[in-house]
Amino acid sequence: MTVDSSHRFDELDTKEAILAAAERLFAAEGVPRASLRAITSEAGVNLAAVHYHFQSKEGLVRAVLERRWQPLSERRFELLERAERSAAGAPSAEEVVRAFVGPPLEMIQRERGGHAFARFMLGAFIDPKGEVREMLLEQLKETIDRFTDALSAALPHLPRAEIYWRFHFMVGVMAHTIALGSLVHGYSGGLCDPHDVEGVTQRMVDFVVGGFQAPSPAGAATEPGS
Amino acid sequence: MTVDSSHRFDELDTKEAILAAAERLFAAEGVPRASLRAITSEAGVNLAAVHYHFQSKEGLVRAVLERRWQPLSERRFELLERAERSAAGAPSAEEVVRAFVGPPLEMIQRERGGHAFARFMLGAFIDPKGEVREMLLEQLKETIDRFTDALSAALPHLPRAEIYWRFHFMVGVMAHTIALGSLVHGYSGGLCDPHDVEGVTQRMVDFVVGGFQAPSPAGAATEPGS
DNA sequence: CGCTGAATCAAACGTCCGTTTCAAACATAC
DNA sequence: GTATGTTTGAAACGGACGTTTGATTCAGCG
Repeated sequence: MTVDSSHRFDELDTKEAILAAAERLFAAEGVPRASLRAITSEAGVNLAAVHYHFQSKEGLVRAVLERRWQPLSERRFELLERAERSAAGAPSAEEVVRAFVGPPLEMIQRERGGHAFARFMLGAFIDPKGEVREMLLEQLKETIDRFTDALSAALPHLPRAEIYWRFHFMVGVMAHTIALGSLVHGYSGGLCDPHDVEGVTQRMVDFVVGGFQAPSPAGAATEPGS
Repeated sequence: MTVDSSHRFDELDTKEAILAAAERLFAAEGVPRASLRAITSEAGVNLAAVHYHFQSKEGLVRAVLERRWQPLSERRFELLERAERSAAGAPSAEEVVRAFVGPPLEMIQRERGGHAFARFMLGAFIDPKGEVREMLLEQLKETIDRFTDALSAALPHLPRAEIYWRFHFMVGVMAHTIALGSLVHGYSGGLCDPHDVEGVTQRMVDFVVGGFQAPSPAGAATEPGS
């Protein structure tokens, strides 16, 4: 019996219940196999509520991804800006790389079933008919710009095209590790522990920084024109 | 055993037609959206032929992947062994890395729609319910063993666990590049050309070798500072 | 020829899915 | 209280899917 927020509270409750159940089932079963009936059943809401709140199944997929993507991007920017403030001049490549690869690893450690969710998110990028991918790429654009700029400042000798390629490689390392990192334990014979998030982060950062610091292929001899 | 194989020719013909159509449609539409009706229609064969030759849709997926995976592995081993023969002692990390990341890039250049197929194959790894993944991992085991051994020989100062982690990172770079490399052209503003296979290969090799040559984190030769 | 087994075919089966519909419940504003 | 707009509920719709079935074709062979 409070102010106008009572019905909104219900709305958010239903919406959130759907989002939570959808996230879990999308990750565990894959989007095509996770039926709206299973999702609404697990959420304890009516089947039609999905179309009321999200218009369609794809709208639900989009909402689930957006909900996780936003904090991830914000956390990245936060770490990057912190490094930029604390550093005299530009932050080092290592700091920039850590600001990029750290947050996803934090996320999969914090959330239960994080690996499964990471696979689900990577799947959204891979899906050839993914209209959701467009949205993610749109949101990724700002991240790409900010981080390639920072990397360019940290590695001024690298041509811009090299920065983009190596940024792409870094994304590959990150995505593959959060999505399939748990496999390493198996095929290393138990030698590697994917649950040691700090250790994995450090290893990723070392590897990627090493890659960024590799000599430029076309050689320093030729100067990029324009 | 008769030498004559006329009926076998027909069988292979139908089988091959299904495999080719399935490969194309799986890559273009994604496995769940590629219906057996669409596949058999494109192949010009009867719907029931799929179950006759492959038992189920999943059997077809498995067969399509297996057909591409095998030559890929063989090509990798061929390049690795060539490097091992030509080198005095062990081949360098660069040669080993090139033997690993080169063949997939050759493949997507050679085949039409190679990028789409690479996405499809990566999707098979990501699929949380993928029983096909088990098969691929099984086949990957030998590749992992051979290449981690070779990398260990090229980089004897690295602990074995580091080798596994960095191998995993290399797989990430490779997978992400063959599956989503075409995106780089877009977000680099046309600066990067993903169709320049040799250039991309060289860049990947440089990056990955740089990563492998990074100092070991907890190792004896730790870098000063923090 | 007639038999045999593999291969193809058209047709159907049963199921599950995303979506829609429309009425009931609900809180709010007057 | 009545009117209004929002949210939930039960039930159904129409279609697409993987799979199965049983007949049919055809080659090889004694």
